[in-house]
Amino acid sequence: MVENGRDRVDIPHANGRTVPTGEGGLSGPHPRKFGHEALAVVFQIRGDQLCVLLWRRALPPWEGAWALPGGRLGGEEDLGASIRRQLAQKVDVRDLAHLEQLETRSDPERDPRHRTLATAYLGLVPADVDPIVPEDTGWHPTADLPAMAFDHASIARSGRRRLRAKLGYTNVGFALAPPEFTMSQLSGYYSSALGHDVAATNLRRVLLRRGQIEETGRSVPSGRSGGRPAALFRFRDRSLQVTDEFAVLRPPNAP
Amino acid sequence: MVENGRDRVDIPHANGRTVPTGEGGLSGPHPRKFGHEALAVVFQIRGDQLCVLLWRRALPPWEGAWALPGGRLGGEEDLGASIRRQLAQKVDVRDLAHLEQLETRSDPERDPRHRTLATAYLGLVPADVDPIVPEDTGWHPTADLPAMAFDHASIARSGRRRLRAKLGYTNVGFALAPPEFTMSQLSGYYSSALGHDVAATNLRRVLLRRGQIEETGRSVPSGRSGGRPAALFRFRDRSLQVTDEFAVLRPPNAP
DNA sequence: CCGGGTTTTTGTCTGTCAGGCACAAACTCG
DNA sequence: CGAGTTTGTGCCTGACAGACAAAAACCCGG
Repeated sequence: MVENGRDRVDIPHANGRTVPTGEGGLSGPHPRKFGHEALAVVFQIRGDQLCVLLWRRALPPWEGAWALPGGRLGGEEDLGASIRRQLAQKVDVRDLAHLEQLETRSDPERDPRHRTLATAYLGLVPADVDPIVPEDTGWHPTADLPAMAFDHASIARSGRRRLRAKLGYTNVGFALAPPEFTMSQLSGYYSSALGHDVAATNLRRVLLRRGQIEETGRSVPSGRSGGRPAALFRFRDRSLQVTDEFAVLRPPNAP
Repeated sequence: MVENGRDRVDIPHANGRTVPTGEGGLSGPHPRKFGHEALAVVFQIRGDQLCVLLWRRALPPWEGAWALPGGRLGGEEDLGASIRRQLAQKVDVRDLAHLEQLETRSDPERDPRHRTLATAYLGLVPADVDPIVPEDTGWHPTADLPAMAFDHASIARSGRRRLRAKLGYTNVGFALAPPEFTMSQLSGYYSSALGHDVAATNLRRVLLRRGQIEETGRSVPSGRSGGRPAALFRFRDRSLQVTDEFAVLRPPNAP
């Protein structure tokens, strides 16, 4: 069953080898330019739901639909600065515990008005804060997203995929959880974000062994409904750390 | 040691809550526009080295420096189509076994001529082909990259990081290896890409167990220097498949 | 055609780690 | 002080990666 070629990407091909000179693309006196915007998929765990921050558009197109926060890139800022600036109009950006670039969307039809590229970011707000947001802005459970403008729903789902994956092989949990937390709380956050149960007892051992979390020594006031007072934990690093890469990857003879 | 606030992202903050209306960013009659280009970090294993495809710039700026293939985004194409089109000037894009978006660079100073955003792609060419490339273009070992134009060296390193990570938790190997291969060959590819030894015997079991590769039934002509003839393997899927997510992630009671 | 050299393949052992379960510990409330 | 509730610990199992050793399959020279 060996076709003698390998599977090929289905792409038209420039047969005659073309000029190897210069910039290599389209040419012309003035470079072609497009609009460019930064968008953010900001998650927070509220109640037991993973929620995303959306605002309701007041103007067409997509009047009345929900949209991701963001907007046009400014002349002197890079995308990271831009998304922070724009986000500041919707939430207190000091609440953002983590922010990373997600992907860039470039479908020529994604904005009906004019050609606009969008670079999406993934932002995380810890569960213990409740940022003040404007009238038109609110948190929506990712479990059932409302009708959304442009390709924003697709971007939001992409952000959730990324978050779920990273919870497994990084310490991003620190950006969902408060500075200190009990294991039951943490397993609640993980459950909400991942969409399935996470046993607190296992989570504890795993994160401890990975060195992601540590005990603070203190325990919770032990309030409400009786039961053993829970120990308080914290994340050791509050910046992104990647867990050991997969197995075959690991250099031999490494502990 | 509980400061009562969590670590905060170091960002200036818009104190007075600002207008919640409209597009939310800069406004003006005409949207601000920038140049936008697509670049590709194309890897191939040549000899026992992981190499990246570069071309030598003939014009300033960075005259004479090596650069990643790519160029300006066209008016009707999305970034994927654009990078394929531009790449076709440097290699036969039918040789590309894999192509995925990497990241977008937006430093205002990255191109001294005019503001240009760049979206980088990661491309992979299997080891068994030797694409014809133009005069100005060639393969360079990633182990020591030459002086490169703009921020291209940084992007190339970023691409290598991504490749190495993905070799561990996906089947991207299919895009580095020929359609059929022996385990010694495959372990060679992995070693070159990862930068450290990979035992063929373990690689075999791991990839078999993960269901990534399978035996073809045939074995290699058994040529050169004696020894047992090696069995030929192939990847089951020649499209990107992600290996089981990490452990804590896995839903409970899943086999 | 027999045995040494070479390469691949199979099997075994060990150590790490995740998930499940049961029980002990710690606390509240009546 | 005991019942109820929640949290923490210990133990077992099963999956899996890495190392190593031995077997298998082939070439070649004598």
